Amino acid sequence: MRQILDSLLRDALHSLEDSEGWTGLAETSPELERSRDPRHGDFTSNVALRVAKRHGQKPREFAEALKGRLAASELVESVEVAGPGFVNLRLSAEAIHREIRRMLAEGESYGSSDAGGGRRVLVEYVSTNPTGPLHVGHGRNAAYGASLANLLRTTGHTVDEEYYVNDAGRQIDILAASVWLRYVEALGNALPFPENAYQGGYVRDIAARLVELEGAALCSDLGPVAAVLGPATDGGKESLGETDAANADSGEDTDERMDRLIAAIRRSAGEDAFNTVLDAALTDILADIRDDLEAFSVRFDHWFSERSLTGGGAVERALKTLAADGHLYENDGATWFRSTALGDDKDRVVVRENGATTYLASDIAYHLDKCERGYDVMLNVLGSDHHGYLARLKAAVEALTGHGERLEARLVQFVVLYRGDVKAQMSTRSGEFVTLRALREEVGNDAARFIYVSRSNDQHLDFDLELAKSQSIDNPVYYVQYAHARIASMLRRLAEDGLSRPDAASVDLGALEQPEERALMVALGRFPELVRLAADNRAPHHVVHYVRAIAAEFHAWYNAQRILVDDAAVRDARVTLALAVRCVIRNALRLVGVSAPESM
RNA sequence: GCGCCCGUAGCUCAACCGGAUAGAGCAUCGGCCUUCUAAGCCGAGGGCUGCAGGUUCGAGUCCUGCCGGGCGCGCCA
Repeated sequence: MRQILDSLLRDALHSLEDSEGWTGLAETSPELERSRDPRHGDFTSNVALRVAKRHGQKPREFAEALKGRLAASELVESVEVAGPGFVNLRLSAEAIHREIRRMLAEGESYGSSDAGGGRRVLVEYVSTNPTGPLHVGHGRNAAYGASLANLLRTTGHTVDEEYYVNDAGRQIDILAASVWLRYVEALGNALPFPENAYQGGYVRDIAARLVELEGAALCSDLGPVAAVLGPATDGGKESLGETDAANADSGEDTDERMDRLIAAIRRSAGEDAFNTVLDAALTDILADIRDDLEAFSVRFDHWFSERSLTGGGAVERALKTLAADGHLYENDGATWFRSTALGDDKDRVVVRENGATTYLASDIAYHLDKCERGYDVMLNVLGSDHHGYLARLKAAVEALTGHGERLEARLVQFVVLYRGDVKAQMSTRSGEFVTLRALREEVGNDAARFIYVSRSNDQHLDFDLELAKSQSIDNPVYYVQYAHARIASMLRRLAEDGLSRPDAASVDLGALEQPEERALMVALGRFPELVRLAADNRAPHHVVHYVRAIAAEFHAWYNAQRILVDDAAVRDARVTLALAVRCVIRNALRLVGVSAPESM
């Protein structure tokens, strides 16, 4: 429908161009928008305001001339020039009814399009370090990324969803060390547990499983480890040994000591034992993450391992590629990526003085791999705290392929949990954070996903647990789901009464004469445009706001008009409208991963 | 200090490429259930869109400068 109106307008502009000798009209995009105010018709165009002056015309005069050139169409009931020079179109009943019939004919696919032309998009999201369970912040990233992938797929993109597993590097070593210490502890050897090790209870769980599987096999001479940790503290705050408070507060010092701890464990337990611990930890945590996401209706096509890059020579190859084009140089014993030449504010180390490659080096290799897989768009969904990292990554993609623009990042702002008015504190370090799993169990998957994407991704999100949990008017999810359930219930009643559903293809919708019915039908017909808008803007929250508005219009209508009336013509028309509402609500909720229940 | 994001009703947020009188929910107040689910509906009040300039037919939206908040600025990941 939108396209037909667009071309009507464009034809009229062409016609004006020919008859008046005004050039450049066809190049102006037609600027057809949905009217906000029903008094301004259903669609409105501001072309006259934009171009009239250029041709020495007053906007209203131009608008009148344009109106005169608009070809008659069975889709348009009236054309009006209004205000400073807007051209307002009002849809005909035929146009509206046709769209309703289309909804019912297309069903699940109503709203989808081939706008993306099959372009290949890789959406990388969540990608948290597998050093612990997902928390509520990751949940937002997951909900946003999954909804975005749905939107892109629905608008004709070929989408892959990918989780980059940072299963290499220092954080993972710290995790392994943490588990090993808990393992040793479980075997009855109390050693001090450093503050900058992973404190969460899941570390003990993994250690306990290791004890079951391996017995004491992973534990040998504790001497060197104990030497690094210092004497066990009795009760109270556990801390790094041999240090006073001032030393413990110095980041470099504790970091260095952690490195010595890891080295000591590797030596005393042996490389094999250390790797067994590390693998067990990764396996457990990844299984938990995968299970958690699965239950949240978030499924990835690929789980891409960082270790597969570092172990397979991909990092060396990527660096060689950069070096070949002169993007690398040596300084202070390290190898640097000249990212400043490509927009970054400082150059970045890719190979450290000690010969180890950096996280960035892995990420460069990872993105080279993405590029080689031939994606048109690499869409990375990141926590807002990673924004400082983007410039160097963009520089890397540009250096590798000359197509830095293919990397597109979307930042998801933080989530602040509230319980009523009380802020629920989360801290990864202390292990006291709220997990996604706990959140899901408390408020349910539907409420969680709905609320997560109800705000623009670059807006901080206040997530009120009480609100999400409440089975009441307060909860926006139920409001929408309730509309769907009411329709389902009405349909059951229809069947119980032995009445058949109207045939969508032939039903006469002329009985829908109320202004609210017309408004509801027009709003439903906007769904395909809404889906495109949300996909183009990477803004799934539009879907949430839209479907809420549809639910509101439906509830109002439902309260004002009885659907199952005796008059068969009226009843058929109303049932058809209800079916159309059901179709759009279902499709919209599916996009954001929320169920559409038959009853509540 | 530099960089990115954000300041809209008492609270939480919308506002499609810059459009016409800035909209919802919550909270407050007043109404509606012998009829399809009251997890619903109808109505009322509530605004200098942080401040000051600029751009133009038109600015919550774009530009500049302030003020306020969040985050980031490792040979960490």
